[in-house]
Amino acid sequence: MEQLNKDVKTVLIVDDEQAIIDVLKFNLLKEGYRILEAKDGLTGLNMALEEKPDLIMLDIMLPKLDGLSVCKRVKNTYNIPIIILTAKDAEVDKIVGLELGADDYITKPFSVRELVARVKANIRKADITLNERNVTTKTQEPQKKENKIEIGELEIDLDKFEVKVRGKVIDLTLREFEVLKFLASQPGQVVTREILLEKVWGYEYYGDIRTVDVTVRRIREKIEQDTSTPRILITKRGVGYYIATK
Amino acid sequence: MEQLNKDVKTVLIVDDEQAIIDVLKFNLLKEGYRILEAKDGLTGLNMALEEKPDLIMLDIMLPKLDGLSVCKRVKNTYNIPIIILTAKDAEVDKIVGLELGADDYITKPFSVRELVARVKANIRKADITLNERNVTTKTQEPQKKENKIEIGELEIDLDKFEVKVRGKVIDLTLREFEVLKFLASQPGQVVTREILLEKVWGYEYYGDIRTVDVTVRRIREKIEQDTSTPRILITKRGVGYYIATK
DNA sequence: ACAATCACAAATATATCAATGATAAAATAA
DNA sequence: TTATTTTATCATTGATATATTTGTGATTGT
Repeated sequence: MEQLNKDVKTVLIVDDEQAIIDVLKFNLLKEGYRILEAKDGLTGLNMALEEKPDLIMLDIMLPKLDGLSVCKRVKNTYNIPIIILTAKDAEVDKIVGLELGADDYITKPFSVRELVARVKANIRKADITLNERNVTTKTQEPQKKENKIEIGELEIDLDKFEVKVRGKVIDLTLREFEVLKFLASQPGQVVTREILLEKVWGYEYYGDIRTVDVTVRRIREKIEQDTSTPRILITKRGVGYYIATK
Repeated sequence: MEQLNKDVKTVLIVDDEQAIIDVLKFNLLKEGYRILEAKDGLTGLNMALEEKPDLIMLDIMLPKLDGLSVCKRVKNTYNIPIIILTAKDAEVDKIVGLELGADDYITKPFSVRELVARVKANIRKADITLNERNVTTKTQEPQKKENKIEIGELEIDLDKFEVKVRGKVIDLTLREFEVLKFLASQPGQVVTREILLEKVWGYEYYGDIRTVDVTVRRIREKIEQDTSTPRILITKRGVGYYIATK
């Protein structure tokens, strides 16, 4: 019972916010991990290559060298499990699309409980399937092969970042696409502007709430036949917006 | 046993009503806490970041910067326990939906006893799981169960903010929806106009009690077959209203 | 080109009041 | 006592003024 796993696992945290590092560090130390930390991408990359930690927690937004590049280069050399930290839900798709071998994603603000669990899970998995590249699986849910959302005459191809209405390809900007996608991923569910701002613009965004309205209008101009009586992207007055089911 | 916790805990109260601050202050001082106070969101935020209190009591409706933004920004940097004060029950759902990491909610008017208990509990919890983000709402399982209330021929979809009667979708305004929802959440229970005003309109609302009647009427016009003999939303003369069971 | 913000108009919801209608309680007569 | 009428109370309804929310064009910044 006493000497179970004497080898201490090392976790490298790469984040430019000291507060985040502190929280992660405190909790992972408590769990018995050794912690390395870096505040920019370049330092992080070097540390990763030199120290070969058992897991890396990697923020996307980093000075000097962005998280995605770090991820790619590390995975290029070692198969160290990497958990990506990101502020925007919408960003996750982009990362997935890039297939750069991240093993897991956590969106801020995160629960530490969940995070610690994920760290453990990923280290365990790496131990078992040692050196086997479990790249595509991720810890994500059984990501459906079919990367498409279809609701009535609306069709969203998540891989191609392409939207079709009544068979016709619609050209949306990224922001517009993300809003539409978020709404369409839960048709019928009314979503407040606040939630949209948090999920699409990111939880660190504190801009004008009307920004959502304007973006919605632009989407409507492109997908609705009659802007004044929308049939797809509907307003729930006093609450927010939703995508009509059927 | 003797030297338990000598360090004095600090509580920051952010509320624009002096009366509320006074009550909270008095009672928490009595319990041995140090009190900081702010009357608007901006001051509150700055105080929180500078003083790092052990707990924050935060009103939603605030001048300059609303409570939700303050909550978000504070949690962004420190994991200080935050108790949200809100006047409307209906508002709690919205807050929960936002997942902004508040630790607890209390609806006004609150009992001082309960409030003090909650303050203690939250500070204690923070001490134990120091720095752990116990975001109760965040660890949400994917897709909770059907968010629906069904009573006889009445059907309320809480996600879609949609009401069906005899299978037909009824278009209610937000206020109407909230009243119906409140009544339907406890079918058969007679609810006074006063309680409805407090729970739906908010305890700070001092308008005409007849407002409830009018809202009820409008609901009836939409859901009852014969307005003059309601079968769903029933009047208990001299008391209030209730939803007929079955 | 895209995104954000602002200000104002338009649409819609809400509160309030006064009049009317319904019901229960009280008073009165049989 | 019981039945009938009166009175007081409470609820419903319609009309309307007020308030809020949303849509939209213009403007600016990136």
